[in-house]
Amino acid sequence: MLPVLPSMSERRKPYPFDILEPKWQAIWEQRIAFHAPNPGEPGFDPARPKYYVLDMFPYPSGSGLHVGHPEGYTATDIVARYKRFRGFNVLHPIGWDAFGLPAEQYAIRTGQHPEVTTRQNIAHFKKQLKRIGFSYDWEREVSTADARFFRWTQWIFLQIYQSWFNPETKRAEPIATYTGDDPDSVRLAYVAEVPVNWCPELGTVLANEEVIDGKSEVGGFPVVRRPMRQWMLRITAYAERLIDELEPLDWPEGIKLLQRNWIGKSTGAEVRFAVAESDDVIAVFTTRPDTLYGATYMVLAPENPLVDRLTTNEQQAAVSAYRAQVSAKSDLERTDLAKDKSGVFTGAYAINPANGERIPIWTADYVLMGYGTGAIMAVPAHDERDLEFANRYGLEIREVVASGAVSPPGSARASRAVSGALAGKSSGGAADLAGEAPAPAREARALPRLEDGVAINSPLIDGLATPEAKKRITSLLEEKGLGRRTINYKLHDWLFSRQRYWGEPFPIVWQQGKHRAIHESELPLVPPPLDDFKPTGTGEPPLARAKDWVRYSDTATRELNTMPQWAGSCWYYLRFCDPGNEERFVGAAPERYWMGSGNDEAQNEISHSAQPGGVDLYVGGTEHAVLHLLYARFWHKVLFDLGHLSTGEPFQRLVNQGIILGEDGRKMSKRWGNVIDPLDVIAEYGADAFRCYEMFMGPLEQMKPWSMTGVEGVARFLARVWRLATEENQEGEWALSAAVQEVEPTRAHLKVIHATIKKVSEDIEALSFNTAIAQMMIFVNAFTSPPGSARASRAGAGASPATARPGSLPGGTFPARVPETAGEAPALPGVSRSVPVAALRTLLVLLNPFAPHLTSELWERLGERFPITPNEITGQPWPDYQPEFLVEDEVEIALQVNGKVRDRIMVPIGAGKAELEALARANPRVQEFIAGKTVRKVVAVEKKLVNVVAT
RNA sequence: GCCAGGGUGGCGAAAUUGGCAGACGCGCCAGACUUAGGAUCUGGUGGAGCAAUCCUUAGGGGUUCGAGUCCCCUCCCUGGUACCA
Repeated sequence: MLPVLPSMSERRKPYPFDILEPKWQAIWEQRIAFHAPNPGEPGFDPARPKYYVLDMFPYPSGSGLHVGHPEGYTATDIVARYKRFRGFNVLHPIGWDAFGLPAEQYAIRTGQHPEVTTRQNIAHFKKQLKRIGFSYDWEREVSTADARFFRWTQWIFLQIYQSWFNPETKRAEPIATYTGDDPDSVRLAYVAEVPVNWCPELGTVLANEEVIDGKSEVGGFPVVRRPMRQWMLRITAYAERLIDELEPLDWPEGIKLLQRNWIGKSTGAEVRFAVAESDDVIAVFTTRPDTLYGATYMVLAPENPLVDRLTTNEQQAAVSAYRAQVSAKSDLERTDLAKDKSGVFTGAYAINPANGERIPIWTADYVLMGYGTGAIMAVPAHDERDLEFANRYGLEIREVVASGAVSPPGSARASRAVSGALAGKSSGGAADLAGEAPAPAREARALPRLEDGVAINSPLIDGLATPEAKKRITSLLEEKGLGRRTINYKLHDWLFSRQRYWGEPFPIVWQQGKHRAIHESELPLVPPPLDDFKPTGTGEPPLARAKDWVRYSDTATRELNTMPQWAGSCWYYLRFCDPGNEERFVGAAPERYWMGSGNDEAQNEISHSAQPGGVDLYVGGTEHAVLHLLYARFWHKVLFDLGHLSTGEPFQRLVNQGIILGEDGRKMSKRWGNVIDPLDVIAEYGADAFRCYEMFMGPLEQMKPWSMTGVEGVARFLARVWRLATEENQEGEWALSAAVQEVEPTRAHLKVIHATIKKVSEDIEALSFNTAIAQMMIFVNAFTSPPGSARASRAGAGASPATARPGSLPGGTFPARVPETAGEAPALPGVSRSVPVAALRTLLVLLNPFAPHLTSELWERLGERFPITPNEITGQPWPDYQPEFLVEDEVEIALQVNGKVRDRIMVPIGAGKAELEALARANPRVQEFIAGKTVRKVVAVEKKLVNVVAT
């Protein structure tokens, strides 16, 4: 009879992770092991510094986590566990971004209430996360769709609604401090008519991400822009601070740049053009006021109301037709596809304030209503778009900037031949440049000229270099009241309302056409129950169906819009500090402790004053580089201005994890069938192997493909760790190995131990987890491979220390080392296969943040034979390395001839340059290569190499 | 088009201030132990060459005693963005 063999899958398990991982997860759960108490709560230790490490919380989708999600989570978990060893109070929470479109769309299809699907999805996500063994503080779990949470989202909206941005103080202030007569015009939350994506066929408004190439994602129906009454948040008021206060943050430079570009600050001037034969004035924004003389026509955006006023009777038909044509185009057609510029002459003329010339006013859709004033002065000689347009319609092109040397200051000034409004009584001895100008007009060069140069054909500023010309003309315009220096931003105010069901209802009611806030005591305002989530067809949000709910009083009705998904994620990191608080969105003391720059008790210590505060480490995907982070910073600043928070920025250090691709190198998606579920990987190799592989793949920030054989390799490493401490007995059970003994590590072992402590500590701080794991592999190789084996030698543990080397001569001559060939290295006396307990314990602590289950188990088993208090790995301090174990007596240096390595020799660590040079010159290999040549130079670098240059 | 980040063995990747390219792992080759091996252990493994030796960090140029690393140009990949005056 054959013995009963374990099944294939069981046999393949190199160590019993399937038993010990659930065991430890149960222990952690039962002990609530990773709960961080707040200041004042039992168990809180005020002596410890705080560390807040945060993941971007997930949207609990129906498909669950794939292996890409936990990459960042694993990184933060390692940091969290590491910081706990380092004596920090660690805040490491997780929650759910639970409002959102997919659940609503699912509800529309199935009638299943979003709350039900969301609850199920959360349960699945939670199961996945727990099985990976993350050390989240589950006591702090929050969900944005939970009334206990969104009550405060609504409350924060009210704070925003009830305040305004005081341009004097550059801060948000309660609306009561506003002394003007129309508070609604300055509120940070306001109502405006703005265009939305309206799909007539579906009878609904679509989010931008639901519109693909101008068609609805569902059904492919046309989508048009239609103005609707919307809630807006005045984020533009904070544009300047959002740029300035970005600077000191410890974020990737690329992300900061992305945010700056998104905000898109540009400095220029607003210039007012009078309309000929009319009282109307067209204001334009330009970053190149110095090219004012080159403005040969003007363009109004088709939506600009002035178009109606200015268009002459003769042009009426053409203009109307053009505007109709434009409005039928989607945004995409208008921008992406519109390579050919189009436009129509309005029939009207404006007066160029610089020279009094009449210039035609056109309307064209290459000018956007949403930026600047919705009108431009066109300078075709110095603007690509204007040039293209001018060429198409035969408009005048006049160069006003020339290349060439900048004239000495004051050598050229205003001309006399000026008739424009600006010229009036302006100063100006004229200087005739004709003689000395380098005749730029004759140069055959491509227009437009966009670079800075020298103003020409511009009497008031001729000869001035562009920056000076800008300043000069702007101040002249200012003097005459024809313009002023202005700053413009690409950033728009935030469209904050959605025509959706599954989001936070606004705490707002409407009465006689006016909005007002409901009282705080009426929060949370819970969405009404519905069983039909379909669009109403009229463009009214689904909440309109709940007639009773909508009716607030005899005279007032509720706001029907809901907030966007961003709302909850704008402040969830604050709620984590105090998730159960029923009095406030976050208690003052917990906020001060976790978000502040240090704990109250330690505030006087200098070491803490350097800490800027906020979330100490925030890890998430690049897809949130702009919007989420910008919106959250905005809310944070408002709350800070209103005195609710202790810091001005929420996230001190930000890191983006890269995307994990499928094994086929493509993005993981159902479509390719390459999605990998963490639970499947864990069933096969265990959670520790999963975690370690996620980190071993490569740098955190980088995009990289998944590889199952890679997981296997890491699993083998963990199995080696397991077998370093245990051996299988007769019964097939794993028992603590006899090799584990209370012995002193060898000197070579000490070197590996301390090198590993150093590298792992530094690498965790730098989030270079892949190299930290590599170093721990070296450690394990050094202890598992026989001394003298190649593996041990490479690890540095098998190689003989200097003192054991024969042939070392005192007195300053250092014989070259005989190159070691494989297997030749002598076994060191006293080295046995015994594993020193202390070394093993050190490894277990270093590895614990990466592989918490395995290391906890081994630590516990070690305690059975070698008792230690406390007998819990998490109670241990992080080891410190001792530099003295890292220094060597000898170091190998390379001998180069003309930059090519010709030999390597061992020299005493202190060998100076002269000694090195002498050794190099005396070296037979070197001599061989310099024979017959003249030595020109010898470069000696201590502890590195000698390079003999000979020709 | 513009902005950002990349390009190093068959693969994932290492590499202080410029100082021995390829650590660590995967894969592969050979061997040991085995009835067996997708287990474990040992050795080998960038390319060419019998060898000495030569070549090698996308490609080309430059600075330097010395360049994956610094400078210039070109090509390719990924992400973001799209007439922002």
